[in-house]
Amino acid sequence: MLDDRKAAILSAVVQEYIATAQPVGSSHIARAPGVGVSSATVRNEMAVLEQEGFLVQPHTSAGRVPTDKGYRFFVDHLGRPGQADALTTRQVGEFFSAAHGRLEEMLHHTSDLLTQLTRNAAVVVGPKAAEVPIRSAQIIRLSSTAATVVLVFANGSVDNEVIEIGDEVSDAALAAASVHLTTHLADQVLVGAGVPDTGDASTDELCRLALDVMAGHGNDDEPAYVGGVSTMAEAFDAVEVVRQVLHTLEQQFVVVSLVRDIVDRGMSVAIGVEHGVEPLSACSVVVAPVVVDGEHVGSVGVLGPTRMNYPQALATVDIVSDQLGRRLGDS
Amino acid sequence: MLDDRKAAILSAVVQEYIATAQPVGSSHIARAPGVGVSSATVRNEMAVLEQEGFLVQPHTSAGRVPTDKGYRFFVDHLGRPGQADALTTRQVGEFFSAAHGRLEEMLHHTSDLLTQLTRNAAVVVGPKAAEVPIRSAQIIRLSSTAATVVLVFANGSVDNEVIEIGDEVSDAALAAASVHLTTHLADQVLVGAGVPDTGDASTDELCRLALDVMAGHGNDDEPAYVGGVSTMAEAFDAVEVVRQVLHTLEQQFVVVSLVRDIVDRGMSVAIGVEHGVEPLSACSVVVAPVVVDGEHVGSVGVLGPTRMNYPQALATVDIVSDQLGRRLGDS
DNA sequence: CTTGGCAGTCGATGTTACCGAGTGCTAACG
DNA sequence: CGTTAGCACTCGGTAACATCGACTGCCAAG
Repeated sequence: MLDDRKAAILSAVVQEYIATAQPVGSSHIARAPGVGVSSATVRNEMAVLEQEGFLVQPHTSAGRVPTDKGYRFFVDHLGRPGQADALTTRQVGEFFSAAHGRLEEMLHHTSDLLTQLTRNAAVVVGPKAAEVPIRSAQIIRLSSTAATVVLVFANGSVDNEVIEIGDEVSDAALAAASVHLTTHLADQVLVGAGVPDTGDASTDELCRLALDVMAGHGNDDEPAYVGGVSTMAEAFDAVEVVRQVLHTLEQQFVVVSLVRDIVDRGMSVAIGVEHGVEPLSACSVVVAPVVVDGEHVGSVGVLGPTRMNYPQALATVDIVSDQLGRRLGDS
Repeated sequence: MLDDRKAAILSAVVQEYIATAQPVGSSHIARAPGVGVSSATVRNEMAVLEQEGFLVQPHTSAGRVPTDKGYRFFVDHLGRPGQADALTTRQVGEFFSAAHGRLEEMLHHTSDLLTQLTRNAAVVVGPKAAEVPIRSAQIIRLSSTAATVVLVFANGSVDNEVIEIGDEVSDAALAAASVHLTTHLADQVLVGAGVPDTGDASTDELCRLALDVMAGHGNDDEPAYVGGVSTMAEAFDAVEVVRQVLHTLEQQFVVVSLVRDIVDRGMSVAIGVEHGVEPLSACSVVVAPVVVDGEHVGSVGVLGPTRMNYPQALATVDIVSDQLGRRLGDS
């Protein structure tokens, strides 16, 4: 699609622009290693690259800036993902060997780690509760007319939901329902789960209610952590863009479905408008699935300006998702 | 401290500045109702108010802007909290009569409500788990060497923590420990709680471990929700300030201890530097405790630029905390 | 095909002039 | 004696204008 020289020039433009955030001119590129030609030649090539949509000039007599298409070519053909550098590898290793405690906390801290390593916003999406095997189900009385259903999942996460109960429901019925639910749900996943009738109306009613409410609520609910937004905001200078991006990122579900969508499409990078969320069109997203035993149990990603350091982001996201998968696997 | 006319002028300056965000000049004030004097007189008075530290001029030949001290006088003596307007009252009422489900979700939505009503960032701090009576304690096996301790509290919140167990621990011991813990912890609070020995070494060991880990982790952990940060950010125009504020607000614990500190000091408004968090010195915080049966179980607050609408914020925070308290009380 | 050279473009930066909102001061006024 | 009209003065903000420099596109020579 592009001959070697054009590719080298595009690569140099992308890297220079990522580093400086300034439109880059032909003479800078001519000086770059790997491009052994004069600035005039570079100018000619850049004119072609512009015509083909890889570069744009913000205005006549300014340097060139990569377009989304330019970044796309760069990540597909030029910026080999490579290994994360030694420091990153070490930091990630240390982090996960020290990680402990609740799943939610670990995911939360993972997002902080990603932010710190990439200076971008980070997203960590955990396993959908509804798809993890259940270890225990209890119905606990809160007051005469309210109780809470508590599900414990095999990965250590816990979900609960409050239900209303008639005030004639006895403690014995609650206990019976808890036992019955735990017995029949153990090692099942929530989706499509059901329990047989016991014959006792009160108990069966409780079980039905508990299942209904958990199914309804846990349905598209996956634990997600978005962090480092302010860190990333520093990369933008247009105030209006910052506001738009911030506002969008505050709506967690937008980010979560954005990440899921990209992972589902089998992509690892979505650049600018590619992800289809209009207010984030100045942003790119780099994601990686978290895999345990061949199962896709979550995703990690970073979100930053389109002029982000893709090779580094890809490498970092990869190593973090890999290590997170291992960590989740051996617990 | 200030005669009536000075107070009226200060009040007018504060209100005008809150409305326009522009330095306000003597002629605007002279035109304001309640100040029946000429601009020259207003100028003389404003010069005095400036000397006494209630106003400043950004530069010679500009209008005046209130200082923190000016705002303080305003909220203490001039801006009577008043009632929330009818629309707000209605919205809050509707919100809480529709509210249902888990405590965490309700608190989260409450922070969204506050943001929407005040156009500022909102903070909602829930009850410290460690101080709510326990309804149930269970130890559930996750794998051969890991289990999770799940505490259910009377207000419907749930907390859990993962523990390591020796792989010789039997299911029976887990069940025994669960029963023992629930029996002895029911209606107790976590702080300083203990359970008697059973005589069975394995069970006692589990109970001790569970109590230790929950006490250690739940200690200064209170559920908090910070929302509407991007909405508030629109009130600032200095980019640098926005970044600083955003970065600070991302560290939840800073906000939580800030709010707690203000509530503990018995204050309801902290203006600018009063709250002592230097990066937020361009911000004021308006808080109200949430009280159930005379017990202080949480706090709500809004955080915005020092030139925020204090009367409205106070009224809104008051009505929301009141309604939230009622809602928490009757469940 | 490449390259040095050159005219031309246009944003960024700096200068100057001007306008107007706002002040402090003073003198007149009731 | 407090209040007010009037006035000279200040100074930030805006517009008009010149300058600078980093680029480009193009052309002619290598």
